[in-house]
Amino acid sequence: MNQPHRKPDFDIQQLRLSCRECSVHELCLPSSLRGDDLIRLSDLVGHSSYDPGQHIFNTGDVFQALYVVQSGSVKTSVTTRDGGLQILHFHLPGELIGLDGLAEHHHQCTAEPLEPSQVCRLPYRKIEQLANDIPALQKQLLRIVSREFFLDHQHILMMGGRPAIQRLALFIQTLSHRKRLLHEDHRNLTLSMSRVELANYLALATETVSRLLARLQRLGVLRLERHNLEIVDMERLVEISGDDLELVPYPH
Amino acid sequence: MNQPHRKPDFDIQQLRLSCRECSVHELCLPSSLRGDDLIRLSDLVGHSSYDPGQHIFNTGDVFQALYVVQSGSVKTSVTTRDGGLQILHFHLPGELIGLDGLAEHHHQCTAEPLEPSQVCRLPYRKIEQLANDIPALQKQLLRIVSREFFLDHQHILMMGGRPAIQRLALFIQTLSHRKRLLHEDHRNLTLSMSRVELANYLALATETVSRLLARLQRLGVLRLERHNLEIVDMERLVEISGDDLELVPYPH
DNA sequence: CGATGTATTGACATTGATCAATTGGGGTGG
DNA sequence: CCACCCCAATTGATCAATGTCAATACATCG
Repeated sequence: MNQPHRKPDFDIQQLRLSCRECSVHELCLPSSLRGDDLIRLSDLVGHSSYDPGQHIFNTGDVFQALYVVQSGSVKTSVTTRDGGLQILHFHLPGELIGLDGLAEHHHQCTAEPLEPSQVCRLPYRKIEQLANDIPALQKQLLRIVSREFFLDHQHILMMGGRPAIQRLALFIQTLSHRKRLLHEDHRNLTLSMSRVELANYLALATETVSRLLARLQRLGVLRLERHNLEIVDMERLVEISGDDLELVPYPH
Repeated sequence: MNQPHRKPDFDIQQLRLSCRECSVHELCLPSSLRGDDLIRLSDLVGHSSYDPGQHIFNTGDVFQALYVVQSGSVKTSVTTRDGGLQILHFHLPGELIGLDGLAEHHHQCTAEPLEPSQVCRLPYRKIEQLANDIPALQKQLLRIVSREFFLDHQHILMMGGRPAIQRLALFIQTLSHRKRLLHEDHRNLTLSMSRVELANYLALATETVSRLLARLQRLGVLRLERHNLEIVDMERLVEISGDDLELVPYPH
């Protein structure tokens, strides 16, 4: 398991763009920062690439930084004593990872990319310093943490005693919604995770996921080949999902 | 739905005691506070009693304060558009409620006592002020928020594709563990919630919960009448639960 | 003491898990 | 470039766990 390779040089222009869509850009780009300050910013954050199999951090690791997905996707998971695994979340670009480490200075979960991914590292020490300079940032930080509860609540809601097809439909819906927040095409999704991982996340058997995806395809709700998914009939999808979920993650 | 009745006068001595076990006593009892400062403290927090049916706050309510259960127990839940309900957590004395409201200045869930309960109200404005006076408190506050992720992760883990009996066993185990943290008898629990609520929390049918409780009783693992539960064979309980859960909530 | 709601227990139905076999891709080496 | 291999995904057949429906027992409260 090799080390993540540091990107020695990167395009500030592109960074500025990608940061604009970031869920926590308040942390790195306080309104006071501009121009040359972006250089200072480049000093604050570290950008690394990770491949599947490399862990961004592991359960029990000392908490040192928060991470934001820049490109690709990352899964977080917890393991149980008996070797069981539960995936907690799939993180898309702009989404934050690592907050659960704040509590005990150790990470409570493991973060690992689903595909080659770029991740933005925000050393917590520096965030704290920055927050001391800019008091309003403290409030922001708290709000950002609080925001993460949405995700867990959605997950719990999704797992909560609904039929399998609803869970799957809900999942696809939230994925679509999150892509829309990134101003990307929300009808064409990429399921970067394996069926096994998706099944685990939804608390289903992989075979069930396969079958239900096939079913949704037969119903003309979506079209998929491999990991590319096109939502053909969004209304129907929402209908099947039970129109259940309050979709309010990461409101900008 | 009548208003919660204010306790006009209360016993500071008892308050001091109950606060000592509180999961967030760092917020109200910074080490610098002592003696007369406790009076100031009494100004900060409000103590209210709520009965079942009264809501402490509702989804969508403007976020103004955090709450800590002092006595009794409180459930938090979210509702879905189609009228579905999902219980997120049962809060015991010393546990915190309302953090999810920080993000958007509106509560994301509803909080309601399961039985007549006393709740401690921490106006957020005042917490912020206090935090300005004591910088270390800011860090504490963040850690407290982060700690709440444990609970959600536990919940997700509990729901995650395990057999019903494991979920139930895990739930009882965590309840027991939380009572122990309060230095109370952890072998005699009170299931203050109804079977319906418990089933909802575990994503099971109420009948299943009933049957499995009966089964655990037949197995000699526990003894229960109505809502009083005695754990007879803790080892067996842990064994049934799969010895799964990392029990690390609210470490003091 | 009766009424109402909650919990339990039973019979049955159904969803989704499990087991097993097959297909299909992507990568590797000849 | 093709052939093979390996892992992931799909599909099928079966079964078990748990949900659903229905009836009864139990408590609590007026």
